[in-house]
Amino acid sequence: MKELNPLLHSQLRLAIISILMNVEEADFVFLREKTESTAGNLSVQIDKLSTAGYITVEKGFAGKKPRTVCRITDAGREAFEDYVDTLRQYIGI
Amino acid sequence: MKELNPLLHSQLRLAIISILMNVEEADFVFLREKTESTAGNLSVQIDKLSTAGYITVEKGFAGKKPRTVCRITDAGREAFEDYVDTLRQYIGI
DNA sequence: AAAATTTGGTTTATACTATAAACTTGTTTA
DNA sequence: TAAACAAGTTTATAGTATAAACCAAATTTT
Repeated sequence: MKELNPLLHSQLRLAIISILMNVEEADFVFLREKTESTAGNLSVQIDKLSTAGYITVEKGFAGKKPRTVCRITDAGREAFEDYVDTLRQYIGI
Repeated sequence: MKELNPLLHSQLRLAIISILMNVEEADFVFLREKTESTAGNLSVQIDKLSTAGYITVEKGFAGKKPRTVCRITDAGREAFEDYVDTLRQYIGI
């Protein structure tokens, strides 16, 4: 039984990556609302995904408000697909 | 986004339950070999699943050797199916 | 225009979890 | 009969997820 990538096997990080698999980009506020997570938790998990090279994080401004935009990378896409494949082996779907 | 049952969202416990979904019963040694886990870890996780009512644990003997047999319960089956459904919502398969 | 509130985050403290190391009890083997 | 082995369990530790507390800037209220 192959290991389930621990970086993705976490509720919030899996939610983030899943969302980013389906959109060009998503900002912090959108992710927070969609995942119903706290800002602190989201911030930490975004950091981990970014450090792993699974997403890129761009800090800028929308008018005068800060705006953090996330995008999935090729490595992230690949890791996600790998994770899903492994998961299938576990749950048999 | 629905919560992923934390009791099942754990590599080893998910492996145990997945195996038990596909066999009538499985003993401790079989589970340890199939999951390639340490006995300590397996023992702890079996306990948690049993306490949650997701599996039954029967301690007996095979000849003179102790033998612990696990089976999934209806509640376990239901929780697993629920978990998989929720997972689908995350990863979109 | 000063004070209070809101927005968009980050840092840090805490509680929980997974995991393996160490231990126990009984059995087989040399 | 002592050493090694088998089948687990208990416990210590390291890692993880999470939220509370914090910060800076902008906006709103009084």
